[in-house]
Amino acid sequence: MSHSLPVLVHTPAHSQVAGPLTYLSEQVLPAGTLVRVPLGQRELLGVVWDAPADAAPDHLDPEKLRPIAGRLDGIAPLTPAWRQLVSFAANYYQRSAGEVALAALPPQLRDLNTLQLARRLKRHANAAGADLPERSIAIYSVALTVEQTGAIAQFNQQPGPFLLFGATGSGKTEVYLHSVQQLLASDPSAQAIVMVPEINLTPQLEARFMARFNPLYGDNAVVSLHSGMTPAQRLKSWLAAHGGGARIVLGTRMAVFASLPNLKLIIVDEEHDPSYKQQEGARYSARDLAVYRGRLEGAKVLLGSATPSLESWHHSRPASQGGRYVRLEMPSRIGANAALPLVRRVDMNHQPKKCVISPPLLDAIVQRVARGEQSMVFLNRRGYAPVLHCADCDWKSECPHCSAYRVFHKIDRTLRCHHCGFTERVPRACPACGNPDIAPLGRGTERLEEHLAELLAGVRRPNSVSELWPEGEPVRIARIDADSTKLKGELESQLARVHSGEVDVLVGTQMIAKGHDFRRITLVAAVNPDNALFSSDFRAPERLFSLLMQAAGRAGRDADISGQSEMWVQTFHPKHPLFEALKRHDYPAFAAEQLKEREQAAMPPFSFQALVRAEARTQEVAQGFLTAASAAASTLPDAEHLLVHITLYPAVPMSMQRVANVERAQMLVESPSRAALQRFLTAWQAVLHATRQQPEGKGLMRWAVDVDPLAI
DNA sequence: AGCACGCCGACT
DNA sequence: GTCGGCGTGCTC
Repeated sequence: MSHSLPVLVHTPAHSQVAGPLTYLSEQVLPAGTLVRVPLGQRELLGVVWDAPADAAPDHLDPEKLRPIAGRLDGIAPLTPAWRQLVSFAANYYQRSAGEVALAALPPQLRDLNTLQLARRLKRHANAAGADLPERSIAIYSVALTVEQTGAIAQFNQQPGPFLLFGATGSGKTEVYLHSVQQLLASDPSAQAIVMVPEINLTPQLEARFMARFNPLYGDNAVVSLHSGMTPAQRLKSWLAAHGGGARIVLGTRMAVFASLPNLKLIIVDEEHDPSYKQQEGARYSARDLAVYRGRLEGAKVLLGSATPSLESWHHSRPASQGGRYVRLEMPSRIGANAALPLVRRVDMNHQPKKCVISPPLLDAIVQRVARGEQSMVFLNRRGYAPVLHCADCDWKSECPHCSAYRVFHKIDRTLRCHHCGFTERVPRACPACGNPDIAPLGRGTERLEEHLAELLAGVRRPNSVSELWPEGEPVRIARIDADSTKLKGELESQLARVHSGEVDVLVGTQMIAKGHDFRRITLVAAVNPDNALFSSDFRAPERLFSLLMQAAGRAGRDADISGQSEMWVQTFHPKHPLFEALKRHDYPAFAAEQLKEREQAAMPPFSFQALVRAEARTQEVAQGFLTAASAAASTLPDAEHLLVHITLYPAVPMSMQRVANVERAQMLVESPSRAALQRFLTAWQAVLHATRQQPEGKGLMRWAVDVDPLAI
């Protein structure tokens, strides 16, 4: 007799088949087993799921049930904890469990047929266990600072979760290494996850972890997991983690879903970074899931940052005030002469009109060049100019498909839309009135690079021995942004040029402010950071502060020159509290002020939000759908109770209203209670599905819920 | 999401 | 006469 099995397959929440599907099997397979199942014309990877607790009498015709096609032998079933994590994430972020579960598995498991997979597993089994080194018990004894020792002592005494609040250069990474090392030494099967926000940052962390742990635990002790790897590499890492052979999984946000049978520690580096929030599909926060998973599996969780998210900072207030995280503080930079850089504000109200690099800043850069030191200038806008403009008829380089301007890229003489990719040659004359005199408005990194080259044209580098330049070489300027690093390996090669001293002035977007250690940079300048001060996005100041602090941290990491390092900020609002706090490197003061504002305005972390987004050919349809779904919420059974702590705001166009000829609208849902918001969203999901079938849903292209959105 | 089926315009 | 556009509908 055949048994019926609940199986998750990759069916999106939008479809009607959201829950587990039922299949027949000759044997009873335990939950977590990987299987292949027929669905329509296809054969898909599936995960045997837990039978629903209420044992719902399924109203399915037993005749229509199909048998599973086979099971994936040689892969142990996924653990109850992993399944619980997937279920929680699916519920919390309003997606189907199948979508979350299958997205969390390596893509090759889906693609390979059973035979190919069997071969792969065999090869893997042969390779594993071959090269375990002599277990040298000798624990690396890196000299820790007093602050590091204190942080680790607290970490060892308490269950956590922990927020490691450590200045840039205070040695957070050594605390991570040490905590992992203790764990692996104390428990021969324990495993850890270490997450970083961006793929770019994995190689240097990987190098440090491998240097530390490969000699102790073999070459397979540390594996990586991120989307920059080939499918085969990802499968290999995943299998090593799932089998328990890999002790440390190092990766980006996807690593939070890695299957580790004996997970004991999760580290989230730069926990404030917005990259931890997935921006498509199931929009999960890997940082928040890490905290949940830690509690679920009894693993310690360590979040680290020099500028924590206000959410985490708030959670780490004293327990007496309701804090749930333990705050570990490491305020000092390590090194003989390791003062934090001096922050200098340039009041642009008192500088020549329209100047981009103010005279004092230029002077400071020239001085650095003269001393053979490096400077870094950043501007959060790539391209040559954000818009091209005709002074005669006021034509602007709008994108025909989006509500945005096309950016002028001088390098290849194109107008490019950064939202839909639409690219055209720059017109010779104004397309509207024929005026040949069309001019760039504003400034991006390309133009800044050009401008700096002009300003520094007369400056010569000293000590040149080149015969070509008897009076000294010209200043060498490099630019690093998404355009200059599009090709694989370009970022690495450009960074290498900076490190080896082949560059005097580095121009770039925030890409250069993140994480890369530049030993010889003694000046960092933000050319025009004011936009974020008055942004409609309430998180913009938080992001700006963190970006500037991180950028300042790039300066003077080399102990013997850090004495002179400076962070320059050009602003029309030098007295703004954000810059006052920056000057003092005073994140706590900045956070306190921001939290006060957030509390008064009842914004996160004092309230909880979700956003419903809708896309359609017209704004009316997109908004109409949201409005109808909002109105229909009151028809829910128990609506009175469900809606009691819920605010449903009106549907509005998104700030980027139109992208690639698709109109976008959104609606904010807010509640002072996370539980109330969850209850409402769960009940309301059916209404959203149903609204799509109503006349108001006609013409709607898609909709999605974003729980805990980062940008509104 | 795929992948079918199904009904209307420009090509070998 | 077909090839193929993407509009609706179904998958245990």
